[in-house]
Amino acid sequence: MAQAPSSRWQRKKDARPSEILDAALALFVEKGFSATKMEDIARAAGVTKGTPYLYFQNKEDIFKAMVLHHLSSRLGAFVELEQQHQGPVGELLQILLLKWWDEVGATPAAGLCKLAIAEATNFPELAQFYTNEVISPCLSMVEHILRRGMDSGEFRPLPIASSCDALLAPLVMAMTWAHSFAKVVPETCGYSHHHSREHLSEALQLVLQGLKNPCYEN
Amino acid sequence: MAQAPSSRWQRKKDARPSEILDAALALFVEKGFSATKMEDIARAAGVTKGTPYLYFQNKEDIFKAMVLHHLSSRLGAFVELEQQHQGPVGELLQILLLKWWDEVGATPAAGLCKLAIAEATNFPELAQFYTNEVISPCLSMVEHILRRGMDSGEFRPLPIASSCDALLAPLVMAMTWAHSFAKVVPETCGYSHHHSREHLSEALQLVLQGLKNPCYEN
DNA sequence: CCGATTAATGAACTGTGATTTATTAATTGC
DNA sequence: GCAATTAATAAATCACAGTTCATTAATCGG
Repeated sequence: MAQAPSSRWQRKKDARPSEILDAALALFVEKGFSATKMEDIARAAGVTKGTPYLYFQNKEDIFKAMVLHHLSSRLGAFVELEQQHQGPVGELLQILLLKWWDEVGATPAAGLCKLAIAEATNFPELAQFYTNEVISPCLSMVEHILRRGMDSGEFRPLPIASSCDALLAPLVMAMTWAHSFAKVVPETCGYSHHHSREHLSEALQLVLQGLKNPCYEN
Repeated sequence: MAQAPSSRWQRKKDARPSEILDAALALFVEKGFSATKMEDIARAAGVTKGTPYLYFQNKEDIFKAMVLHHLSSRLGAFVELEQQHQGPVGELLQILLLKWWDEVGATPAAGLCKLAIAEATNFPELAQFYTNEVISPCLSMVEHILRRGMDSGEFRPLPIASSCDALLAPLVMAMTWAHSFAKVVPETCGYSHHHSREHLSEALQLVLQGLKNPCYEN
């Protein structure tokens, strides 16, 4: 709206890279790496075929840069929150996982989760990077919280690794689903709720509180 | 071993299709649809470029046939088991989900799960099919079991959809993980256990029994 | 055993998509 | 304003991978 409408030409050296990476994110998540054409990325970014090559070596380079660009930022605020929290760690888990949902899961960046899963075997280095940058820190934090809960008596003695799984699986699934089946299969099978915050919150609560009625006699 | 070693020629009209589909499964799961070359499928199936086209229209047709071939069979035995079971449905869930792991999750067919997630937006019809054939039946069954548990008092009142999520997410994650990160990131971050039956069993147990110590006072 | 049939081959065809590059036009500094 | 610089274009290149098809060789019926 603000620019000269006549010129299809726009010189924006600074803005281009992130525009291209944003376009790439959307397309890679939607179509996958190989099925996404360079020209589509270019067009989605409002430029032509050649332009991405001014900023990136090649398609794979764009892929890598994209993962870095959309990931490296967000990790850190969470660790701080964890250390400051007082009181029941059940609440803390609820808060942290839902914060993650709000700030990552509900944004386009959540598509990276599906993408990483889909392309892990094609890009081992990236899978390793994703593991180091995201998975490991998350697991460490959840582990630490579980220990806190066990120490305080809030939780019963737990197998750590499996408990992390049970806690994180619904979140990861929700992010993954939102960018695969949810896009395509509309109202079917209850999984349409998968993307909703409340649904995720309920699932977490369940894992935390347990399914079994404590008053039930085995 | 048993065939004439001299001839690189083998006429096997009957065996070819499923050989090709098996090869396609392995490659599609490993590389994804677009990144998998027809010639690779052919070679993996022990034939040459042209042969797959004798049995299938094109690459997409192979993809569809593969999903059908590796799926349509297994559904049914589970429903029967569910209807016959007497006693605590907690046990029943444990049995059914681990049976699913043994018969699907631990076989190459589990890769279909990752593949379906990765390609859902590229093949909406297949996503729909997968939903109808696998997801919906599974959810219905788990739903029904949860209701049985609530009716008998074994479970407390539960939000059905979220409970299904919490129960199935670890299983789905385990299958997905086994064919993505687990293939690539070796021992890191505890997720290496993801593919093991015991680990899954523990996670299920946790969801069933709950994380919170019933004796803990809030 | 011989001809007819057809499974299988692999070379050739073709379209597509990644990458290169000569050209065009903003921009920047003097 | 004007030359130098460089962002951006768009046409051309090039390799690759999906598909076709003429040829080859098992197999099957008699």
